[in-house]
Amino acid sequence: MSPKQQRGAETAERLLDAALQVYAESGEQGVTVSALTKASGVSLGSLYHHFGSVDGLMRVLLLRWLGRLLEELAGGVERARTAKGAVRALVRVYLTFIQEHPDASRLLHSSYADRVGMAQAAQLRDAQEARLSPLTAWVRLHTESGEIAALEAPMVEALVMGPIVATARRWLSGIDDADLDQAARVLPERIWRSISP
Amino acid sequence: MSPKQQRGAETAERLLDAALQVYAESGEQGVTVSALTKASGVSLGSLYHHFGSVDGLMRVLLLRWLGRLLEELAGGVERARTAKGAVRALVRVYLTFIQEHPDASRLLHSSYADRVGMAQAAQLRDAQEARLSPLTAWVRLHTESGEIAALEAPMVEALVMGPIVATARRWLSGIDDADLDQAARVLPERIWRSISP
DNA sequence: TGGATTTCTAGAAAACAGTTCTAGAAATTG
DNA sequence: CAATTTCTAGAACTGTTTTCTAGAAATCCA
Repeated sequence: MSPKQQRGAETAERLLDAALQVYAESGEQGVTVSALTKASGVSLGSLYHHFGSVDGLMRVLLLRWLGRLLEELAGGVERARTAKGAVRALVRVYLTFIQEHPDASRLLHSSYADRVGMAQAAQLRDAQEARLSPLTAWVRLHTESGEIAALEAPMVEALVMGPIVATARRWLSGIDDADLDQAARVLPERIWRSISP
Repeated sequence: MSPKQQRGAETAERLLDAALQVYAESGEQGVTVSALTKASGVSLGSLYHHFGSVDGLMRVLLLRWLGRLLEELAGGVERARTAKGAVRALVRVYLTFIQEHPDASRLLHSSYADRVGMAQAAQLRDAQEARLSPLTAWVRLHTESGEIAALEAPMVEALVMGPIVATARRWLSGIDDADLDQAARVLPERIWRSISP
């Protein structure tokens, strides 16, 4: 990578960092072109050169973080030895992730996520090939071995991820100081009951 | 109500209808002042007279539909005789609602919901007094009678509504033609397992 | 090496959306 | 029937996003 491209990449990077920071500080409404250029010190022209639009910038930011989350979820599932262990891993990884990256997680659960659209998210999943949707691959596997009930994959996904995401959203919205540690302890057992044969 | 006020109310109504229609057709981005005035045939001045802002208009629309959904959920729960029956009712009512009002449901699950903010939704819940959050009241009741496990209310809410909402979101996004009838049959049993003592 | 080309940066200008403002019309009230 | 209120209307203003033109810096190839 040439010095110029290097500098270009750094500029893009600085914009992405600034975007998350601005979003964290002033919410979705606060993410304006001027706020971004001011926070990053990058000019208007560069922003449009690298990302084409503000939404384009946010799309990249979003997909990057979505990628990280899926990556970690897949890793957790892969390391698990049993189906039940996988459920535990999913809960733990997800809840840990939102605690470690609350701003990015809020972004992931925000409207921008809708705007990017499922199509792109699915695309990202497919791009990860081997580690496609941690869940669907896993469901296929464990259904066959009889470890979990013979339900449609989407149903298992709803039963497993539904409560996790609901808990995460609640904590992220900060309406109460939900106890994530307790959730991490109790949820796996409860979720397991719902999908076991 | 005087004829003039009548006409005013009708104007507001026409705007609300147009807003949902525009949202359904062109998504969140498409909901602009000009699109609204054009679709409703109502003037700019009237829009601002009645709602103060575009967000204000969407807020009213959103709260109206949120109210209907909560109303129906509360009704379903109230008619149930057992805790398990209540879970069945919640699943049935929710999935029926999104099928009957897909556009409004998409709006409810969209980013506007965030923009209105939890505060307002909570406010709406409280305003319903006796029929406050269908779930929390219900949880309190059935926990005491030992019908469901002694978990924190938010946890029960996550375990019950999480899978329902996840299923709803999936169907609304139209990524696959998920079978809601099947979900309505299977989910209650599975959810029940996760929260029973 | 050195001119042509690509890539990046920069900000002025244009296009567009949301809101405010002023004014007039229609109905109600005293 | 005058005064007041409520509603409708659209022009003007403000702020935001995007496009456009131009210049600077690095790379590439004759």
